[in-house]
Amino acid sequence: MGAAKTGRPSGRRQALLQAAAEVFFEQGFVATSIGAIIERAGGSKRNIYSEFGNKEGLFSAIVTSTADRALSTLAIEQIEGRDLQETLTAFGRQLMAIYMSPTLIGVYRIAVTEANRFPDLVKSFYEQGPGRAASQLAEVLEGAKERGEIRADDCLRVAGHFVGMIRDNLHLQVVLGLRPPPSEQEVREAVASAVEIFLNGVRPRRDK
Amino acid sequence: MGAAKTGRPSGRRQALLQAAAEVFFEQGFVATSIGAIIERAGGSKRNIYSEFGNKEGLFSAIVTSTADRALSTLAIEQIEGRDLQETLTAFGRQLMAIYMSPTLIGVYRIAVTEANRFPDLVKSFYEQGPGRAASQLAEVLEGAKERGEIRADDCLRVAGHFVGMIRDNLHLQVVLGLRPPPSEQEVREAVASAVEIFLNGVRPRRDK
DNA sequence: CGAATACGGTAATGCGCGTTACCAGTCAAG
DNA sequence: CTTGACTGGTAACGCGCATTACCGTATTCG
Repeated sequence: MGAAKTGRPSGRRQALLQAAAEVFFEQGFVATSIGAIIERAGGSKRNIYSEFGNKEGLFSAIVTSTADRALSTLAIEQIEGRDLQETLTAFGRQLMAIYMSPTLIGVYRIAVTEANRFPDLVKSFYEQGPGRAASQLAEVLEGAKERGEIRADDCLRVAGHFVGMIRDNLHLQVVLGLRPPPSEQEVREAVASAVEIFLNGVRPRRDK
Repeated sequence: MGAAKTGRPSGRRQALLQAAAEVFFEQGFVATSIGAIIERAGGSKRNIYSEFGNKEGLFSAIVTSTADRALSTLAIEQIEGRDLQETLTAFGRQLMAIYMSPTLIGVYRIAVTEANRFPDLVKSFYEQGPGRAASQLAEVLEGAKERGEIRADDCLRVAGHFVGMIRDNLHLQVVLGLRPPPSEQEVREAVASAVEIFLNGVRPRRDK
């Protein structure tokens, strides 16, 4: 039955992680059976237990490694430099691309679902993902504020508004499986619209 | 152990729905056991099966009834009337209150979790909740646009941006159990900030 | 070439769940 | 007061799962 040949242990581990991620993200922690993972990955249950200890260990390994990999590309420093509009546009597109990727949709689902069961995982996911995005953006905004380009009381709050605008109902629809992830074109349009409103919204107004 | 007295069958039904909602929303569909619901509601398993057929029936009944009740208060018509800022502020607060209520947080969690298992439930939840909020707001914006109060290409998209701003990272944090729902005060501040940016953002600009 | 060892697979175990068969108590009708 | 049906509870059933004990096999070292 086994299509996969037994090879180096590290290859095995990767295949296991890959298969487990798929099943966990689709079905959730409780509904996922070790058997289903093995069916997809090949090999034997025994392997999972010697590699990860138990179901929770496997789950934690998956979530952290997947989230780390997906979120590591989230860095505003590499983008900043030109004017604020370009920075926001590029950052918005990057944010959108990450949020809408099937991988992060899966992580997001699992985080919402298992928030009670794995509070530590969820906390670190938030801090490395949405939380970090907001605080990175807040720093950029702080700079712009000091330069007088924008007007804002609380930059962190305002940054939150921006990432909220980017997420929009789009993210929710994708998470709920009501529509496929947006195309490049749709991303560009949505981000452009959000950036325009946001920028106008925070630009200093003369009449006041 | 049982705190609830056995009474009329309709009271029984309500108690069952109440208890089931609590457990389902906290644990998810798969992890919730009929036994746990009975433990909380009193009575016997038999009761659930004669009243709702099976676990899925109970679940569907809960989700639809809870969502209906929580979302029925979402009506922009009763608010509209004065100027746009007041309308947006009131609508934003209402939205925030509904989104952050423990009840809707529970429904939201379950919707995200069980999107694959119950696509129809999820679809109707979205359409009655976030979807309806956006389209209602879009109509209001359409009116304002015709009156020349705002400038917008696609009102539905822009409405989506507004509700996204309102949800912010706050909603995510609450859903993930990382912080308690915001106080009245916090709601007011967040909404005020979002409305200000949004309104400035969509107001017609002279220089262009 | 042979034996020891470690790894991977199969099958067993114990548990918890959804669901249902069966039984006791209760209320109404005659 | 008796008897019938019906509502609600207890306990059993079958199943599927996480976890583990046990065994074959391949690999490596002498």
